[in-house]
Amino acid sequence: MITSQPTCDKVTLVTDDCDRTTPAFAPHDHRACEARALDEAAGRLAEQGGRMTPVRRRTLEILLESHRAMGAYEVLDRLAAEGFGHQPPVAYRALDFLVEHGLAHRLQRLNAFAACLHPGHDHAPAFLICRACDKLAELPAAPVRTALSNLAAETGFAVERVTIEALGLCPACAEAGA
Amino acid sequence: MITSQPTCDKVTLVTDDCDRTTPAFAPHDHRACEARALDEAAGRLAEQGGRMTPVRRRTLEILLESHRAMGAYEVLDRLAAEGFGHQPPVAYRALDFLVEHGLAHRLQRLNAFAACLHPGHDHAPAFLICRACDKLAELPAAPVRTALSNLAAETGFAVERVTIEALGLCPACAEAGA
DNA sequence: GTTGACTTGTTATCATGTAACATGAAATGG
DNA sequence: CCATTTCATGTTACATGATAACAAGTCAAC
Ligand SMILES: [Zn+2]
Ligand SMILES: [Zn+2]
Ligand SMILES: [Zn+2]
Ligand SMILES: [Zn+2]
Repeated sequence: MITSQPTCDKVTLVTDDCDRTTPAFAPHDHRACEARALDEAAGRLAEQGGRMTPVRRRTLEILLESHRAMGAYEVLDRLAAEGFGHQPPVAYRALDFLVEHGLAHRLQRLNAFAACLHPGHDHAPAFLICRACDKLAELPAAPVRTALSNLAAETGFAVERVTIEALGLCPACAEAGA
Repeated sequence: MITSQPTCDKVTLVTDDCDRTTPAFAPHDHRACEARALDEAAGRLAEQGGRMTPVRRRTLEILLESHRAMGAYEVLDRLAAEGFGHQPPVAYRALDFLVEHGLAHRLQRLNAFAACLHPGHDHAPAFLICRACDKLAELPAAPVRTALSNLAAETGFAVERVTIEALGLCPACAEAGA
């Protein structure tokens, strides 16, 4: 059980294809996206001492196939079809492991999971969820989080974890709808 | 089906017992809390044309008994014990109605519902959830929401609804724990 | 090579949420 | 006042999401 709290929201304006302003919504080289995430994930796990087993790797790969959140049972179906176990705990354990180690996120609003797109460092982003195409983007949420913590502090409440999930329209769908 | 979006986060520094800075966490005259919420709820419904039926009223009263979020089945048990229907849709319909009309909120993180404490005007607050005592407070979230919308706008994403839920320790529990 | 920690798989069960349909109350309109 | 229509309430049955508890296999360390 990993107990580290998400703390870092550094806005790393890296220069590779997938991590610019609108990673998920803009067209991009998604193969690179996947590859980099897997790579960073491996590094992250090495630091933390977690073991990247077949089920876990495959689960992460499945999540990485699209910029969408997937339900646990959807993941399970995929795993089962590929020869892994057929029972819910198989999926939930793999998913929980990925979340605990910062390689995936849980979307509270959707009861679903999504791969983290830059697991290289600990972070707790806000999520933008397109209600039309279901795509999902992470947004560095440090400013937002700080604003909330300050507000809460005025009431004496000590914020530990924050869930920020926004529903709306991605650029593509907004244009299509208009 | 009500389609109005939550738009107002006015910080009304009213002078009655229950609506100060820490309505839920601080000791207060909770009878007044309930009474005022029910009263405002009635007014709100009148404006919107909704009907406050027995199940709906009772559901709201049950939610108002405490500053906690309740699961739909917990509410259902109470309703059933009082002679209302025994099946899930009974609770879900009443709860959905209350949420759609701004008289209750849904807590995504908890899969649970809570009465709105000041349903007098349309609002979409942030929530502070104490992990020790389960109590819950609403926080005017306009600044936070604005910060997020601005961030999102940079990526071309049009935010429509935002879920902000913070987990942490309320003043009382923080003191007790220390 | 045996111990001990961890991983994977199972069965069974619980929790949460909806679809679809039948009945009943209430507003609407002649 | 009654007919029409709309909305509310109740039901059964099912879908989806999540976990507890146990058995067996894997792997590193000593
Ligand atoms: Zn990508
Ligand atoms: Zn979209
Ligand atoms: Zn109160
Ligand atoms: Zn508390």
